[in-house]
Amino acid sequence: MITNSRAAHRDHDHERCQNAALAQARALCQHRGARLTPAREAVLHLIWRSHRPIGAYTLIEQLGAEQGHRVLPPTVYRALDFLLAQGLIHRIPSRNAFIGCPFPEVRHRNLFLLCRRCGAVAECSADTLDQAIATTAARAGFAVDGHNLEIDGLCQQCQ
Amino acid sequence: MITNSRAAHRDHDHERCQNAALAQARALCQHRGARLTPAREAVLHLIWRSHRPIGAYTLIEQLGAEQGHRVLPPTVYRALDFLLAQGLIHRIPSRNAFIGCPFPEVRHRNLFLLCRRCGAVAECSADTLDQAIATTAARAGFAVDGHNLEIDGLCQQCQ
DNA sequence: CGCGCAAGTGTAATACCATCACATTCATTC
DNA sequence: GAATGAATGTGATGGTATTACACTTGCGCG
Repeated sequence: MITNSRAAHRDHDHERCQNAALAQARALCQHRGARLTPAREAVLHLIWRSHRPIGAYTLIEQLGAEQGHRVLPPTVYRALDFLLAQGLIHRIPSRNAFIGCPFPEVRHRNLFLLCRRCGAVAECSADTLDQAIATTAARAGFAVDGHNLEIDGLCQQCQ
Repeated sequence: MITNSRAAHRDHDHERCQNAALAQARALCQHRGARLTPAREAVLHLIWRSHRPIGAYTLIEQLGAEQGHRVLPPTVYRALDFLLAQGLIHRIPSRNAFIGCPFPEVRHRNLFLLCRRCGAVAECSADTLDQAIATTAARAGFAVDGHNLEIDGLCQQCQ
C-alpha cells in the first residue's frame, strides 16, 4: 500500500511539499511531451497550495486575484481537464472539488480518505483492495474499467 | 454478498419490482414511525419507475407533469432528503443522480456497479470488501464512518 | 374544543458547478 | 512568412442545490 496519509493529515513542511509536487509535474509533462503552460501550472500551484479539496470557483477567484483581472470558468476548467488527463490531480465527486495527486507517476485507482473534521484528504493505493474490488465485480459478471472509492471518517489527528 | 445485479441489468417484471419496493418502503416507514407522505411516495415511485439513476430536475419535471402544475426544487429535494435519511434511495455523486435502494432493510455500505453502455446501476453489499476497506483505512490510522464506492465498466449483458 | 407546537409544504430568489460557441492568439512546421 | 493545430479569452447558458420566509397540516394536551 502507498499513501500520503501521514503528510496529508499532519503538519509538515508544506512549502517543500508543494515545490516537490510542481517539480515532479514539470518533469512528468516534459517526459510525456505534454505542455504544462503557465495557466495550467498556475492552477496546479493553487491546488497544491490549499492541500485540501478545492472547488473550481474558488480557483477561478484565486486565479483572478493572482493575475489582477477577472478569470472566467472555461479558463480554469480547461486547465483542470488537462491536469486530470495527466493524472496530476483528481476530482472528488462527492465534494465537487479537486485535489493534487501525490503519486502521479504511478498508474493507480482512486481511493480517498476524507476527514470530516479537519477536511484533509489522503490518497491511498492498495493492491489488496483493488483485487477485492475486482473479485466482487467479477462475481456479479461485471467488467471493471475503473473505480472511485471515497471513505469518510476521522483521520488519526482528529480522533 | 448480496446484489441486485441480475435484475438491474436484465429485462424483468419491472411493474412487480416497483410495487414490491414501494410496499417495502411503506412497511419500513410504518415500522419506524416515519411519515411516507404522498409527496415523498410520489418521488420514490418516480425513482423506481426509471430504475436507473435519475436527476433531481428530471424528477421535478416528471412530478410537475404528474400533478398538473409547476413543482419547485425544494419540494423534490426535501423528499429526496427524507428518502436518503431512511435509506430508501442512494445518491450517486459522480452522476448527480438518485437511485432506489434494493435492500433498505439491511444496514450496508454503498457499492455501485455502473454500466457505461446501458446506464443501468446495480448495487452490491459484500462483507469481504467492506472488511478490506476497513483494513486499508486502519493501516492509515483512519476511523471509518462510511464509504461510497462506484465501479465503472460494462455489465454482463453489455460485454 | 381549541390552543400551541413541530413537522411538512409552497414559492421566489439565489448560489454554486460546469459547458457551449465563437473569436483570437500562440507555437510549430514547412 | 504562410498554414496549421493547440491553447486561450469571452459572453452566454445550462444544470444542480440551497436559503429564506410564509403557510398549512397533524397532533398532543390543558
